Amino acid sequence: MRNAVEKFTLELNKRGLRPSHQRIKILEYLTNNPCHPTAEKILSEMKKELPTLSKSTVYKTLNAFVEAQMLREITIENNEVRYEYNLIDHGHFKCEKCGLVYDFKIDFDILQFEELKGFKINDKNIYFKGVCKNCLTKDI
Amino acid sequence: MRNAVEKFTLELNKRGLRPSHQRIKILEYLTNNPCHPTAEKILSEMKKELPTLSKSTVYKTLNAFVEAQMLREITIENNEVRYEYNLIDHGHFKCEKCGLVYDFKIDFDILQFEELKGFKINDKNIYFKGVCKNCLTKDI
DNA sequence: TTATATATAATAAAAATTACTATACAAAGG
DNA sequence: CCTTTGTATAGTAATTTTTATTATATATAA
Repeated sequence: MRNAVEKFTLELNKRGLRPSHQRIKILEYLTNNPCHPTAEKILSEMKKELPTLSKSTVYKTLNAFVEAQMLREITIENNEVRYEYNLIDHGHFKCEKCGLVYDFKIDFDILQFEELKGFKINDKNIYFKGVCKNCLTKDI
Repeated sequence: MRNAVEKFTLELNKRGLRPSHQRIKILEYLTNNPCHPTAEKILSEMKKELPTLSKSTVYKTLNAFVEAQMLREITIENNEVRYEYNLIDHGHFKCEKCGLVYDFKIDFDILQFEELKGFKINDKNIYFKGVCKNCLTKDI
């Protein structure tokens, strides 16, 4: 575990962010919980271990991480922003029944568009909605 | 113009929605303004012509239209949901400088994923972010 | 034309996010 | 190692976006 703390400390330093206890813990949480949690979820779960952790810290930290390109922000629904530590390009599928968000592999380089020639693309997102296999079989 | 009212009346009836004056006007606005407006924008713009139009009507109507699959909801940023009347599959590009949202053609049928086999897909979305050609040339 | 159900307007409430400020902590220099 | 300086945190208040509530108005069908 010492290893993880050192790894996150190094990464934060590299990005010009101070390796505070809270920041390291939030990175640790996101690594251990690749379930695309919302800020609210992160806060309520982490309060169990870090009772003094505050809402403002979570929001500010997540925003700082996104800006430093350490995290990806996922906006599928307007009423919840989700976060993930996985920076490798992939798509998302959100099940409308159980609410789970699934990852799926996708090669974004294949997607080239005439109409966007001359545009500078910084961020590519793809997400589907529907019902997952699990919920479909449960229905029968 | 009479023609448009009749067209929207028919469409609303077909979907089981009463063709009220407000609903027809909102459809008319979205047809004439394919700029992906937010609820707030629709409300403030339409108040010029329909001063008594209320926030609740706009939100309720837009939600009803999305549910009836007459409109598409675009969530690129968490703090603004945008709406468009164009139901033909396409992608979106949002310029981080000027804020404009551009459409681009895309054949979603090409996008098939092994990992989503057995999943029921109801909705496919793709959006990019970056800087548009217009803003890039202005910068020089 | 009247009865019935749904839609609207106006306001209040809710949920998510951001701003503010005093205190606490991390990094650098003596 | 201690002090200084700047940044981060916690707690709270404020903001923004969206939804709920309710009385009135409107559309449809008998």
